[in-house]
Amino acid sequence: MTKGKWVTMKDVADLAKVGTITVSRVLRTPEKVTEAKRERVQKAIKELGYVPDNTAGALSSSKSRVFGAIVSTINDSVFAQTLDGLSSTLRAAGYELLLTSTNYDPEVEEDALQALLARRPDGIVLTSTSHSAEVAKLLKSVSIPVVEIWQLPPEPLDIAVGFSNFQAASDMAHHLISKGRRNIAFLGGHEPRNERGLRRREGYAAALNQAGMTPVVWPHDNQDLRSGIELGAAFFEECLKENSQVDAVMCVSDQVAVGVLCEAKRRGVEVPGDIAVSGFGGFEVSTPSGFDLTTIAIPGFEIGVATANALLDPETARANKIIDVGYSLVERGTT
Amino acid sequence: MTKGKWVTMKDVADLAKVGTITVSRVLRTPEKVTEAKRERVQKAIKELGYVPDNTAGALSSSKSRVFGAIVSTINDSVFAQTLDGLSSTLRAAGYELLLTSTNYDPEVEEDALQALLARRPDGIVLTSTSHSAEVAKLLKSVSIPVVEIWQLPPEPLDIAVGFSNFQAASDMAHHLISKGRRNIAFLGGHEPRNERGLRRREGYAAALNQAGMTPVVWPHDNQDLRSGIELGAAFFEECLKENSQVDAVMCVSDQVAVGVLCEAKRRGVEVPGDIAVSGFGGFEVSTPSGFDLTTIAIPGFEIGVATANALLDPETARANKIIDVGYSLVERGTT
DNA sequence: ATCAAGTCTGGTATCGATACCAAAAACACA
DNA sequence: TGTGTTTTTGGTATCGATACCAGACTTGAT
Repeated sequence: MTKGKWVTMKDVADLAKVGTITVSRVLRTPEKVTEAKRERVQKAIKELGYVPDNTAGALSSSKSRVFGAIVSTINDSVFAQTLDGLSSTLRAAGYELLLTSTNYDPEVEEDALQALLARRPDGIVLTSTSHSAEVAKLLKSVSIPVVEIWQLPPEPLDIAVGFSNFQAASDMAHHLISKGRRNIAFLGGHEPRNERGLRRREGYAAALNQAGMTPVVWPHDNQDLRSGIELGAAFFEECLKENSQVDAVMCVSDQVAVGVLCEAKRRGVEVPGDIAVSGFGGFEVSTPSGFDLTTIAIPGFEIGVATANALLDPETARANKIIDVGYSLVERGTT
Repeated sequence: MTKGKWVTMKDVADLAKVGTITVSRVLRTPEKVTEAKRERVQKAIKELGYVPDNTAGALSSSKSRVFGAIVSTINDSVFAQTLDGLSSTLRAAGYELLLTSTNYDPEVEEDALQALLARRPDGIVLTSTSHSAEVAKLLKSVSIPVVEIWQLPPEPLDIAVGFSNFQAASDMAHHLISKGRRNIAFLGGHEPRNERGLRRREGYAAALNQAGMTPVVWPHDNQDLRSGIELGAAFFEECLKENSQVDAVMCVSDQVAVGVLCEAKRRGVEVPGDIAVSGFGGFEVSTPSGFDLTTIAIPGFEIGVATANALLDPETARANKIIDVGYSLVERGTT
């Protein structure tokens, strides 16, 4: 194996004294080749250090064995578990994952999709469910499975794997009400491009309205750039000033809840005595060894696995169209 | 554009009444085509919704315009920023990123590398620097840039982008000593496959030895599976029992430090009064709005950008071989 | 020994782009 | 107008695999 030159299937075939197609079969469908030849070929592969060229294979078989994923962000633990489940399941099946992040920018989404389609993937995963006209047109013109994840759109483009952010938030609101809280605020979910946050906020508002309470959401301003821990810390400074009677705060994420809890400690505010706090996500930080935070636990890894299975067997997945992996409300020390 | 059938370059060429090569040139080197034809071609591309097939292009030009990355884990904020910087810089230059995680398993690393090489990437990024013989052989036989990141190996395979984990940990130890701490323990860095943690532990031990102090590292057991917040919480229960005089704890990561701080609050231990705590990473949780944690801040995003630039222009990068992005010790409230 | 049915094997065309080279067109200048 | 140079263009071969089909080889039953 000389540096800079790839060994080809022909080289292997020549060394093993077989046709190239036999080498191909040893790799893809070994059971169709006699044991003697198979071993000869495998020996030659090892000897030459042959690594097949899947690009070429993709071209002739029109199966790339690659899936594409477009996620809103990787700089966040939200999707990390899902990507883990997705990529490990796919790799076990001999597939690869091409990953792109959009940072919640719809224009980037279109570019990224174009670039992805240029690789002729066997399927696509998206974390957003509202698409520009151009994106929707591209996706519809394509005959590969498209899986939208982490949400359950009313009308999936093809297949959806996720859970109801609306319902989960509504459940949490009811939990807080059942704990005797009467002035429940919602923190976060103000970023207009983050649909999951918006749905959670809506679920909260619906639950409060149903119970005859008045929703208090903060920040009001869609342009407010703060998020995560910083937002949680700002809660006391700004939101609580406007709404001094608030006795519970539902956070759009565990991150935000951590910000609230840190600031509460700093100010000597008792949790859950003075104020109850809930998160969303079920990440490590919410565990009893961490903040002991009441939260909605999302099976992120399972979403990834289920998505991989949907991509690998789209026919079965299309029978349901919507795969609901559910969530669970974990009651801990902060409520 | 009919569902299920891809438009080819030939289709575009026919519609625009030019040769296929002209279409190719409009896409890759538009300045070499007359304006009139260029516009005709671009109109045809739009009309047909043509998406070029990069797989085919890769085959004939032997340039895949894809880079491969093998990371230890994505289920961790450690690499998320780096991946963000990497993938956004690469995408801006028209390249894609093929991502695989190994979960610190060396066998997976070999498989993943094989799978990656099968896509004939234009370069490879690795987060580990100790490789199995098989992996090293494969990497050496390949004539594409190989970038090892987040560490500075003494003998990089090709190019390295990172910082000295050893030096950073040593600096932190000296900081704690300068604050008057005399019994400094190190928490974490016991996982044998996580080299970054090992180097930090070594840097700590070297600094303490130099100052004539006795290093105390915990857990002792390489097989201890706990990590992150859970490990921080266990510190009080187990490590402090054995070493009751400890007055500072250096944590291998911000995550672990959070575990320590949570448990300290729970037990009424004063920080930094009774015990000083430091982290490593500089993630959001360490900010003043969060835990106000003294930590080593790593420019994760910049590592990604520098890595992308090294991949795109390996010749320049090879002039240095080692690109040190540095780190900074951020002193905050916990020490 | 012979034949039918099934199993293996390999030659050749093909996937969709780009490289290379030669032809055509455009241009410059005497 | 003619000649030499540069720019633009397209035809054909090629990249490295797989699909398809036809031929060779087994196998088992008669």
